[in-house]
Amino acid sequence: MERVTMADVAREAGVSKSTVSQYLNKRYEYMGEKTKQKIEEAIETLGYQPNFLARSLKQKRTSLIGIIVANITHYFSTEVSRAIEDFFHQYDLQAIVCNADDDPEKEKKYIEMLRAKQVDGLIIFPTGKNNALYESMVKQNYPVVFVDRKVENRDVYTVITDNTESTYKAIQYFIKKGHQNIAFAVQPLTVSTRIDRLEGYKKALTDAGLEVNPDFIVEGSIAEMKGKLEQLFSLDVKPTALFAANDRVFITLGEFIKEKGIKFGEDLDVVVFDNIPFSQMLETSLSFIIQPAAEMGRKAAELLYQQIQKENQEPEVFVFPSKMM
Amino acid sequence: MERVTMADVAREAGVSKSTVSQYLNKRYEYMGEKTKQKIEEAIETLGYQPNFLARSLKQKRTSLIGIIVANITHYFSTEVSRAIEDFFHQYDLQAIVCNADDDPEKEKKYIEMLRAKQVDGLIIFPTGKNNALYESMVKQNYPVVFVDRKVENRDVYTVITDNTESTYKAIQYFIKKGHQNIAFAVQPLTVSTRIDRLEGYKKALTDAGLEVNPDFIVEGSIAEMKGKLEQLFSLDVKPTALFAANDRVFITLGEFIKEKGIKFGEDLDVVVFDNIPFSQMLETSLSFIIQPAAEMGRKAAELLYQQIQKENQEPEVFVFPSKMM
DNA sequence: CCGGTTTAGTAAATCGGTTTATCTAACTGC
DNA sequence: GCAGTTAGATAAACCGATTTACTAAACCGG
Repeated sequence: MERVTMADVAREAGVSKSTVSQYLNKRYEYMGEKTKQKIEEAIETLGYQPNFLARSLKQKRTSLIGIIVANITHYFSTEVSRAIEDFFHQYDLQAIVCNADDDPEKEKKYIEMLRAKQVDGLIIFPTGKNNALYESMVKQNYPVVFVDRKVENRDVYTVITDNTESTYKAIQYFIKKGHQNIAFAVQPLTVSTRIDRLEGYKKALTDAGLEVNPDFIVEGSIAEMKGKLEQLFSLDVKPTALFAANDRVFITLGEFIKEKGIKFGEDLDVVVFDNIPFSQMLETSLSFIIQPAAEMGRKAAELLYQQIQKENQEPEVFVFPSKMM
Repeated sequence: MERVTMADVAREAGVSKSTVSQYLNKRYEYMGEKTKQKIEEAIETLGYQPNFLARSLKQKRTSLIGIIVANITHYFSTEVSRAIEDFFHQYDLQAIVCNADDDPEKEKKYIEMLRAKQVDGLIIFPTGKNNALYESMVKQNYPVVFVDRKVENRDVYTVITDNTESTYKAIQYFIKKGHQNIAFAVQPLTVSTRIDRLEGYKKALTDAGLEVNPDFIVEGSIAEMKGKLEQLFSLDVKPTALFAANDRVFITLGEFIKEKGIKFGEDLDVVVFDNIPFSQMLETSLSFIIQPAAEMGRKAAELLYQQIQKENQEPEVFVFPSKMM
């Protein structure tokens, strides 16, 4: 693993390091044809491969961007990440994907480490709990885009879906179908998506003249979820429809329902807020609220790229509409 | 974005760069208590954050490893990647995930670029078509592990599943259930997994005294797949069971089947070779061959880590058993 | 043939750290 | 009181590129 450096190439070709550098950067303006050839040959015979680290140090660009997802097992996150990667591929920028596991400590650690590694920008699915850190990045004019969730700080480019509105419509759809007892299952209300979806649920009920029954709102971690569903379905008045606030809730629901012998469509109408792979193969009675993950990823990537290129506009929140299927 | 450097800290604390460096690397052996404190303060007031790039350049370690997956939309790949990330997290190594899209050219580009970025090692789902490149990495003693697919070169650590055996068993299961006309759908036979699975299929049939009917082997790209399925199901003797060689084939099959009104379980028994998220929510009549993705990822990561630490053993191929569900 | 321009190439500084060899002052013991 | 340690800190080289300022030779018109 005796690495070949530019100096070696220069020696082999009988020119200076500077000239080799010019060659590699295709600044041929004042370069003799024979010199060019000599360098080419030297590179070939030595099997030289440039060291991007050294270059990055000098140029203060790494051509690396960081993606910090809240939960990598969430299909939506992978779809967004993929779109981001695709976008940056055309500019020869690579993405590093890190998984914060919805843990603010982990998130902090990753942000700091990616910045220490000098990545050119960051796309974050924020936990929302590191406001001081977010603030400092904005203040330093460091390229950042938030995806999926809003945070308090308004001076950051943000790409989200219309959580409240699409939940509202889904609940409206339940009501139109005649449902009176509609439940809502959600993980702890720590991030904006969950809060917004719950808001849409409540608003839809209220607007339809139905009362919001707190017993029908199941809030808890995935670990607690089954127990709470148990409670929900042992109420005197059982729900006939249920809104699952994301895919992980849905999985738990699926297990629960299988155990209890409850049938989707017949006993219980369900809408899931999330993109699910293979959803076309699932029972047709289920509905899904699909977020335009690819477009959102693309938009986030564009916004980040603009910042990296210093073509900053005013920070803005971009809201994408979801579709119910 | 006026970055604070070590020199600034040194000036602020009234010591030399070297001392600051010692401090940061926790080499306190000969360091006065007051010096330590002064540096600590200086770092605090300036908000200094070290530049890992510079450190990596000198130390020739980036604490970055690369993962090149053949297809990032493949659920199995993301599971493996996640396990790899988890493993390396404990050693403060980050993973860069790149998507080669089963394109040897792209794969080559990524390998070269990741090496240029000086990543400490590579875990690859190989296309199998860049043998010269693989060879050169091995020869240079560069840490590499192959996952999911074998390549010709035997001197590389490789982690795979028992493709042939588990397919064999699945087909045997079909036969025991009484099926005589068993079809096999697969993407082009360009990588070892597909070839090995087909081999298992053929062997199971032959061993059971059934003949291998070439009409029942559907081989083609995802784009062609539907047309070929059409042909398959317009044969005089139609298959009553089908083996889908991976999840992408299965998706296409699902679409096809829905259009035709064929029913899983009743008209057609199906086994899918692959881990599918939410498979527990799909029709119970389907069977899946599940690869132990997490363990495989972990093993691959361990093997890479050993190489990075220069604790090399003899390269070996590790075969994990799959389970049918 | 001479001053100015163009062409081709280079020396040296730089990026921000790590590391090695060295230095000084205080401390030992005899 | 002096050689030998040792604790504490530093100067300078180094990692492998980029980039700026500079030089030397060729060229060119009047």
